[in-house]
Amino acid sequence: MFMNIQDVLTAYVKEAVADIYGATLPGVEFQPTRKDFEGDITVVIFPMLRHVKGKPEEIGRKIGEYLKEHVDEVCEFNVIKGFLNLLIDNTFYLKFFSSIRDDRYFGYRSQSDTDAVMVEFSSPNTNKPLHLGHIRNNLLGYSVSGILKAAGKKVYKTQIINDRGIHICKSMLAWKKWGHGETPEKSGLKGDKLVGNYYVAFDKQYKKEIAALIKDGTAPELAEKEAPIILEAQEMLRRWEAGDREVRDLWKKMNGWVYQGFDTTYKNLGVDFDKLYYESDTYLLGKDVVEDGLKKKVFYRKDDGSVWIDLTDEGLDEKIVLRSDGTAVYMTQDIGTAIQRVTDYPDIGGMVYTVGNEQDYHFKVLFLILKKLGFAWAKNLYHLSYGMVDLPTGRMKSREGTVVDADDLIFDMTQTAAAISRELGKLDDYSESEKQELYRVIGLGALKYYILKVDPKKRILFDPEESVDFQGNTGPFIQYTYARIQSILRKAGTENLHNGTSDFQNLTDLHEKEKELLKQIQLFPETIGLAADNYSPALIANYTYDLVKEFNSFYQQVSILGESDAQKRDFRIQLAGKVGEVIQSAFRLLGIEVPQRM
RNA sequence: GGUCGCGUAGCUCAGCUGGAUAGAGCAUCUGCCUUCUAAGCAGACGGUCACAGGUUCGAAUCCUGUCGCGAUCACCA
Repeated sequence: MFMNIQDVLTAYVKEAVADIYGATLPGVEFQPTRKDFEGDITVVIFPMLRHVKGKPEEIGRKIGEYLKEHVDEVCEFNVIKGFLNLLIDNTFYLKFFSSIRDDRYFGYRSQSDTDAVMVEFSSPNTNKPLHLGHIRNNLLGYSVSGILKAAGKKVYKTQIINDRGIHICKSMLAWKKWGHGETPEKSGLKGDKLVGNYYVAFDKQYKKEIAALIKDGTAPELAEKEAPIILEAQEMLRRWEAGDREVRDLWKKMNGWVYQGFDTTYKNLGVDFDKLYYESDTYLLGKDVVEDGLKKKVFYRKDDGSVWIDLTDEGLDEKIVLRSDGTAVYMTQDIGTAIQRVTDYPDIGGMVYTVGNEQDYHFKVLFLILKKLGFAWAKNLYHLSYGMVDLPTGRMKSREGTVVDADDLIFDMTQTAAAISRELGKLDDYSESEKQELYRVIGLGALKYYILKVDPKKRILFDPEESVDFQGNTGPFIQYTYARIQSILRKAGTENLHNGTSDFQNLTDLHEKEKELLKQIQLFPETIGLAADNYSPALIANYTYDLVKEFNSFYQQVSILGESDAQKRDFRIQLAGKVGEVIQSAFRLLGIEVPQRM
């Protein structure tokens, strides 16, 4: 198995310090050598000053001399201020390359954890279609699932569908009133769109009624509560809860339409789930846990019968967990659902909730409660909180019709990809269906990369113009590099490659660009680890971009297929192939496909 | 008002556990297609890392305060 250069050097640096100064170091700090200086890896001397007395320059020089003498991999060194720059022998990088050459899953850790983690994302309401905000949610959750898997975890992808409540009753009521039996089949509309239309229709009527009431002298707050149509919707919700046959049938029918629509969107987006939870099954959960918590004195009951938890010691407020009439609130459900999941999947040791940052407070409280209730897995809960997606015109508001619909967006991106590709005209021999498939891969790649490359917790400014840019730090640019690599591999043919005998040990004169590439490849495993620790696909995205830039620079400056030395040529082809594999691996973690040509 | 998050080039963003002269892309400008795909490469221009203190050999990064933007503070979900 390949050993990281840092691990190798750490031991030797410690040894050197012990030998020269008789001191023990707790650790050694490394960083890649800056491009302006000679060297490959740098040992930072400053932190040692606590354990070793002397001038940093002198300590650096002494350690450098020791390393040069005792360590094969270190062939030269220089010291600038407190930085010991080490030049690593080419054979080390070549050895590294032969060790990973045949490993198609280089960088991925095999499943080592016995604890599984459940990742929740998407979790839409069933009253309207998915929009841009859901897209960010889905991409983040799906990608983080992949990253955790690559980091060695067992992962269950899940979502809880908010299929009941006043919102769906609004759509149902509007459909009943004005639908005339419209169905997706009759109208040709996607099911979620159709239901969404009735939600909008409801809201329109609702607003009209509020306005009329206010005009007649009703106070605005009261008008919102007393508009006839909202009362009717609430009555419908009561009937739903009572199990009324007619309401339940309509509910099933309309939710069915929505699910069909969602399935299409999920499929287009390339996400999937291992397990679905429905709020209609779980909304009553959690009440017995509250009773249990009362006994444990985690909760307390007020005079009116409502149940609360006091979190003022933790700097939070008091929070209600059960209404005075004994019904569950949002928090109650979430407590119950979490426990239900661990019951369903006993190997779960933690959970990740992909939910927007407007619910930061809610999850802080939820996790605290679960901890106080004494669940072992409660310490491994993570709220994957992400910022809103804003448009240049401001915030998306469904009421004002400024939402960007998920299906429309995917369609637009595909169209743009098609337009740009046609203009470049490199695919004349492709069939129409092959072209369509390619446009889809590119358009979706652009969209996904644009969203995933930014730090989850930051808000995104979604500029439709910029998101379709295919130059610079974008998905299509990286896909393009991948496609060029595939072209090289095709032209090289496969017969002479991968004979497995060559370890390239006598290629001592590594080109600077080859070395830089190998260094960048080397970083892939730790990048995955970092991304998993931080739940951040952005780290993977930006790593991949750096790798691609490094490759392009290499590609432009050295000849690959035109190289006359057969072994060198073979090496470069295989190096390019490896870069392609790493790009593919990295993009798989982002849920982005990669094209053979473009 | 309390709490949480964010503030880096004209714009969009990187910057890992504090390390050397803060990096990319877009935009503007200059070169490079008769060789492996120019959706590319090489370069120029562009910065008081919001502001003020503090911690230390060393701060965009850690701490405190101020300002700006956003979210959140329901017997809603």
